[in-house]
Amino acid sequence: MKKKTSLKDIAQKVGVSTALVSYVLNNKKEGRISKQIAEKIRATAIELNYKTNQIARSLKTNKTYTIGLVVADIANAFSSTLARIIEDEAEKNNYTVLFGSSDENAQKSEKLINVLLDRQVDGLIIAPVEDTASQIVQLQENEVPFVLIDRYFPDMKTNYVAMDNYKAAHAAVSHLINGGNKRIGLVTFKTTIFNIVERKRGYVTALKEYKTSAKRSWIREVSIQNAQEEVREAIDQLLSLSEPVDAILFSSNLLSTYALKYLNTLPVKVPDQLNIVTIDQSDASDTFYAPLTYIRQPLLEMGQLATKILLESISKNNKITQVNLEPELVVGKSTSKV
Amino acid sequence: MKKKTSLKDIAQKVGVSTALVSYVLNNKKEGRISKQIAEKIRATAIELNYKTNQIARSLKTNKTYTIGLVVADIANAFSSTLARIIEDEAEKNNYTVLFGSSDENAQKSEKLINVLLDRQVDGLIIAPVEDTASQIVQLQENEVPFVLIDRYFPDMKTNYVAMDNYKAAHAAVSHLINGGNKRIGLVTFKTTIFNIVERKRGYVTALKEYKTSAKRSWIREVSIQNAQEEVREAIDQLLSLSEPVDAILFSSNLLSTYALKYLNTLPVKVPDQLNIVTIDQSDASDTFYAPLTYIRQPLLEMGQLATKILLESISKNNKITQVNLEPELVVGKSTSKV
DNA sequence: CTGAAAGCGCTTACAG
DNA sequence: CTGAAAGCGCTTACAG
Repeated sequence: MKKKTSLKDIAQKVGVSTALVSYVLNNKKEGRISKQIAEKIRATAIELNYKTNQIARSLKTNKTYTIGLVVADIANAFSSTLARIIEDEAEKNNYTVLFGSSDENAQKSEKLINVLLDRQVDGLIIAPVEDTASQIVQLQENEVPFVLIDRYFPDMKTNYVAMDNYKAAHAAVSHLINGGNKRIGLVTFKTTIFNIVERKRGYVTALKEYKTSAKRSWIREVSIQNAQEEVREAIDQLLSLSEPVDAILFSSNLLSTYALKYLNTLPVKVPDQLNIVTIDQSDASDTFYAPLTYIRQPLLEMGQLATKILLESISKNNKITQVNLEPELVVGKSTSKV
Repeated sequence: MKKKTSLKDIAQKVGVSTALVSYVLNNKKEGRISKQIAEKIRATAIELNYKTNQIARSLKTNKTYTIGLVVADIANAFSSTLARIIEDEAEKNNYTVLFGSSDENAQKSEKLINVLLDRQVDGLIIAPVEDTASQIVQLQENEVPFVLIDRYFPDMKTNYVAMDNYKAAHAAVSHLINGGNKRIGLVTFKTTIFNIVERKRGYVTALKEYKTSAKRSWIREVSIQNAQEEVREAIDQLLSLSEPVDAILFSSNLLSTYALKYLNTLPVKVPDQLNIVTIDQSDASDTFYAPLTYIRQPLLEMGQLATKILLESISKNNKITQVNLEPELVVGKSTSKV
């Protein structure tokens, strides 16, 4: 790369100190500098195509104006949509985003967080992975500003922004029951991550309230690593029970997408023979022949709030902000029984 | 944030110079340092939880081990999948990725590139936007290492990795014609971006070769800003011609996704009454009742090659590498006419 | 009003 | 073999 022009180059050319150049270009103590000199400095900066070296500035000011973002997988629609919202919100405040994918893997998460901290990010937005409470505690001990997003640890006092996942699943099941469904299956992940746990709790509780306590055979938990295949098996099992389910709640966008691909190969018809609801949606649930009824994730609020809370936390205050956003049920064609 | 421990802190505690600490922790000139001291330094570093300040190191070494990635929109499946591949490839080489979305907007692109350069990224991977040739020339003049991805400027001598989009569209049309289709529409973007231009050229040329020269009314170009609505209009028009088309080629994943949502509301049946091919696919084209025939983008090769070429370009050589990857036709159910 | 000087936390050529 | 010293490119408290 070509040698870049520095403050020193400008200072030499104009015949002043680098300090003065810095003051002028940063519009500081403007009053004290003669208009003439100031103009000359500005002109020379443009002429030499000067660009601030943010690395040098950061070293001095101890601020990088960089946010570290840790998502499960940037290739997943949920993560990438959130990333885009955070990018926009950060950009408004002159922040840039460094990102990384944890793959729901605690080791990767730890490595990633360390890399981001080495790079002196001013703070972190994290969708925390299973078994990473200790990593979060570390951040607290080091007083690193951070906000958890989508998931959190219920017994830890941290900033977070998430949807109320209990309510989400509860609303989904209520909708299915009100639609006349009697046997409602759940396809979810086998994990202790809080958002998923809450979704299961919402499902079980809702069924109980309607006096249709969930049968064990209605709940299928698939592994994150082998989800596609296990979703297929889960569907096969739920539909081949002696009393097959008449509806299925999928606890995530990823799961319902796999399901739809499989359902397209089966004779069963949605919604006539099977009702479907998904928590979190994507284009893939919209292009299905019976666009899915879903629980809308408030991604815009989630991303914007998380960024705002993080920036506040960076700039000063020590107060903890915890936000549980309301889920919203959006009725599609996958639950309108004939 | 808590005060972090620096080399100085370790040096003081051990009673040596910061230079020595630096040598030990970086495993440099190991031979010359007594094992005892080295061990003590290492132990103290762990004890004090030392972490390298990459900002300080970068200022000194003039390397940040950061790649700047400029995509059209990180929320789009094409961009986010590519981002994930680049992230993984970068990580293998201890690089981290700063990203930003240009929204197909030349001004945003310029601002973004400048922000990334201010942050001293070692190089850039860019999916360049319409009318940004001058920005690319700037990079060349400043000898900034960069690789264009997905799109490029055919008359500029730059690194790039892209699919051969001419061949892609040509293969798609050939497939449709061989399947017995006579009137093949094209829904594409109104833009001068090279990849899209090439797709149109491939479409037109293929039709000519089969002596079915494209009628003007078969080609619908939608604006990027208002794509969803204009895709609907385009489909309406193509299907209501006095001689309606019997097949449509969509020149991007975004366009076909909008199309599928709309087609689900229409009586026309795929593939019996209408064949469809899309260039670039996603989950959304797979969950459609007739999973689409598509031209596969070689995203893995694209992302990995782009990263490799960039890293080589950063580390030394000045040779220009230009890669046109082969498209691959994947036959789905949207073109198997009865 | 103006600018020299110190210092952010590192790395490394160089002197002893 | 060892470590002091210089310097990366900035910012800003401080002295004049």
